[in-house]
Amino acid sequence: MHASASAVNPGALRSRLAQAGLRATRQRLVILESLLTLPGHPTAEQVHRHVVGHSPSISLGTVYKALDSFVAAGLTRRVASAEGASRRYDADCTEHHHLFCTDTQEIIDYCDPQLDELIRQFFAARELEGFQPRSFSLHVVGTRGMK
Amino acid sequence: MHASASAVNPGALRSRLAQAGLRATRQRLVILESLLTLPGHPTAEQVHRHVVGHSPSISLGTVYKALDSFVAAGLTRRVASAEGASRRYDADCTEHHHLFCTDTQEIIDYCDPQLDELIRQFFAARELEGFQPRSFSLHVVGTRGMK
DNA sequence: CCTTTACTGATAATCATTCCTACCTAGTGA
DNA sequence: TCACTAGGTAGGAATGATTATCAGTAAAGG
Repeated sequence: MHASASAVNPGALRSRLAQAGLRATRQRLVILESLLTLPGHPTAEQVHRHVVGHSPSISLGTVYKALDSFVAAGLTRRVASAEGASRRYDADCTEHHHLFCTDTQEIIDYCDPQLDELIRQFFAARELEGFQPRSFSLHVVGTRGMK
Repeated sequence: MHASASAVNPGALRSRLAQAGLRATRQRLVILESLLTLPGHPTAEQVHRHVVGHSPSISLGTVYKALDSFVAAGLTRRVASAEGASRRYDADCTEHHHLFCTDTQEIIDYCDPQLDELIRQFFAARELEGFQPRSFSLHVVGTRGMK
């Protein structure tokens, strides 16, 4: 009973979908599991490639539709990216930030409660005229490698 | 002699391109001017629509290539966006942030040197393992309207 | 078990972006 | 000023990503 196993066991996936008001179809279970399993921020294409290992009959269109429904239900979010043509998805909906490496085109998750707090306090103090902030996401562009 | 006029006068545009090492063609001058003139963060399509007003013969492909060359030369940057299919461009290369309104789907520029400083100092102190940050861009999601 | 209705698979259609090729022109130096 | 040439342009075809359509299928609830 590892924590890592529990996130992707069938029961947990089912209840996630149920909570979101989505039918727990075989396809969605496999797609959601792939999204949680795959490292980084996969494209629909990458999810599909992974998914056809389990269930070869799942079509790319179904992957797109499933991902859309996950996003609409708040299970998943789309990751903003300026570089690269295709959209990327992120199963992790907790607040976190992204490091984008211009050398490798990699997007690395960056989680830092202190940073969150810093930003939240900044905006609480600042009182933007006519804008009510709800969530923050910092995009850091840079390169991997020693300082 | 407004400051706003000087940014889009032919001479200024020419020297911008020259500094970037790009030839100052008629097409690029018009495209760069449109990019500076258009509000928000236009797509290539939107720039093209604006540009054909002046010079109807400029093709969409030329707009794409000009924008690519501007980005490569650092005159322009691509704006990260999770929503919407097409890429957006921003003529303003100074560091700034974006407020995204979930009601109106609007992207509002937000410039704040104090915030920049806060983030820069945070990362200077933090010393990310194996990542060298170069620039920061904060994406704030929220809604317009009174607090 | 039956019904309802949302979901799926296959394919076509659409939209954004890039590629290709022949022509053109800005910048350079004689 | 003139001609040279590397780089830029127009236009259309090609590619890639995403969405729409629709007949068939299978979850969820009674």
